[in-house]
Amino acid sequence: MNKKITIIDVAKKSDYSLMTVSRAINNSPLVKEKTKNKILRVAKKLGYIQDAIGVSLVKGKTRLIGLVVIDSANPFYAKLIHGIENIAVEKGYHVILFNTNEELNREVEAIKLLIGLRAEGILIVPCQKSHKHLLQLKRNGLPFITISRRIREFETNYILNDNAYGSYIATKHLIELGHKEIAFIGGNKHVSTRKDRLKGYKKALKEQNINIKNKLIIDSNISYSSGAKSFCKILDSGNRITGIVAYNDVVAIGIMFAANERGLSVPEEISIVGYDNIEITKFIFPRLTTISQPLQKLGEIYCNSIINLIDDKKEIVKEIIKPKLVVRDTTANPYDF
Amino acid sequence: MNKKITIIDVAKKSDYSLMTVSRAINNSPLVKEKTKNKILRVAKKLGYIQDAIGVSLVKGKTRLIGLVVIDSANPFYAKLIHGIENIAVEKGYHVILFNTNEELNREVEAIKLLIGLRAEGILIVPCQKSHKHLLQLKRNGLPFITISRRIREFETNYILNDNAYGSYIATKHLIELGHKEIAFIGGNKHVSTRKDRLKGYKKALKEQNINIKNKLIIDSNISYSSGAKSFCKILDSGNRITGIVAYNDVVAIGIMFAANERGLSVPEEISIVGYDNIEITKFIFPRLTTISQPLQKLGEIYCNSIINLIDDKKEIVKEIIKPKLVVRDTTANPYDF
DNA sequence: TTGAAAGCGATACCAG
DNA sequence: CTGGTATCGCTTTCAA
Repeated sequence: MNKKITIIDVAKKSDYSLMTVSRAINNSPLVKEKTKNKILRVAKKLGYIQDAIGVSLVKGKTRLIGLVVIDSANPFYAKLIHGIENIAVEKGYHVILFNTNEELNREVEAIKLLIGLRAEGILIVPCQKSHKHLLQLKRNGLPFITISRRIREFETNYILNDNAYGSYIATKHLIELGHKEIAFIGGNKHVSTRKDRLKGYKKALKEQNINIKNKLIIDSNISYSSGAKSFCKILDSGNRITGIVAYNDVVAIGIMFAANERGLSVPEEISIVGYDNIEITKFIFPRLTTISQPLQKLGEIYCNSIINLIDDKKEIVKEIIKPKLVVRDTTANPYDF
Repeated sequence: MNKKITIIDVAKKSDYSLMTVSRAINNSPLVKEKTKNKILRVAKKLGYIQDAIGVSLVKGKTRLIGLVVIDSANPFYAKLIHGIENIAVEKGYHVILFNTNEELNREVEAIKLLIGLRAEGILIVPCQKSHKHLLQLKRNGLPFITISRRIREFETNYILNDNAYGSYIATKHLIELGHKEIAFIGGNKHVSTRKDRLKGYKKALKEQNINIKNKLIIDSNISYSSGAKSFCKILDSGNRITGIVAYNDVVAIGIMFAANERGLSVPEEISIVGYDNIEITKFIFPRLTTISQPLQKLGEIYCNSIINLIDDKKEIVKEIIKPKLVVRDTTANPYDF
């Protein structure tokens, strides 16, 4: 490895003090234009690259943003991450990525590491099994925003779509098509997003005087295969359903697969509504009816918001985005309509 | 923001020198057990968290790994990233993520930033439009491994699957089913992965004395919609094909969608083979026949390898993994067989 | 087994 | 406009 070129090397080579070099590199107006150019030329020739660690130490700023998600490979989060990274780079920040697999100890560990790294802000999908560590963050004044979930126990910054509303219109859509036996499948019980979506589902049923049957409400992990499994569970328990509000698109696709395996055709025999409008939903057959969130844009909003919080700690972020129904090919009138 | 707790605060509070505290925190055997415990207790009570910036500055080590990909939302890379992050955390490294969108200047910028951040190693999907910046990395002795692509212009570390072979068995599979008019769709022309896959495709055709028609070879970006578009292009140019070797699964799924839109049924009227075996391929209808790479594991191999390189710069990584054919439901005998 | 001093690379602050 | 000095938080090195 070549010896590291520091500001001192540039100073020596250019016959200026290291302070003048520092100013030149930071484009300070306090340096004569000519001097600046001379120094910059030397710096370039030597291949000088500013050391971010040195800068961070003295400035106390790292331009690091922590991104803590449960599963970066999940298409929903993957798209969000893409949007977040995009804005981060644009604004001169860097993204450090952590996966928690929905495990509390990994989440706690990630946050500890991020504090140690002096991340300036954190975007996090909390597992919601405990929130002590987040309360701690709050006390420390390290800005964070929860992604697509909401902590109820104390005030935090969050940005999410109106999950109750989204699920409500999804359910209502099925009811209007004539469905009465509608299941709600997927999601982790203790996660706010699921609670909210379940609320919307129940509200829609109640409004139409349709009984809420707990047997038709199933929780699951978020994966294609979990969706498939949960659907089979309902089927095998002998419950007769014609419509499904899936927790999200990934679960919905799993359900579609299982339905197909079991010889049930979608939407003729069973209608399915997803949630999120991930890209693949437009390209599968049949195309999935779903509730749409603007994922890439949402990611950008997240990143812009955390940067705003970093720049001005006083502002509080509480943003709720209205999702909308996208009707495609997985919903139709029930068979015996 | 509470004042930052440093090693000095712990030293004062515990009545030891900051050196002893440092040793205690790093679990040095040079500290008496009792002293260590006392100090650790104080540290915990004060909420001390080791500052990674300070450590990095003096040690010259950051435990940062740069991860530079063209599109982290692409399911192939998303899965790889997940595997990489998993190992990184396990080994005490942190992952900084950059997307390049296949743009050279973003790639160059990302590398510059990573050098500035003193990343210890880089995993990169190079856009391959130029490689000067990578040559520079090599000269600097900053270890890097190219992901799923190979630089031909100079020696680098790489890990990839045997693309030519994978594409060869994909094509051969179609030929054995009786196909003769086989297209190759997707991928960027200047990317090594595509060159290799195209080579395999051509080799299989030649072996069976099937003419290679350049009209049936189409390049494209890597996205569902690009796959769809490219397929339509072939169709609209009046070329009659019965089989398709897709550059990868994402492109293949796009093609399936377009085929469906055009009223062509898969596999009855057209057979399709993908590449990568991303998770969704098992859950769509019809399930995609594809060439399988162990994605999560591959990610873990990448991360382990870069860490090995970081620990011992002398080792060179050149690993080629044999992919295998997974026959599912998108390939069958051609219609007029 | 413990401690003091130097230094990692850069900037803030104060002088000139 | 330019330069000197202290300092960020920690470890290395040397000394006790």
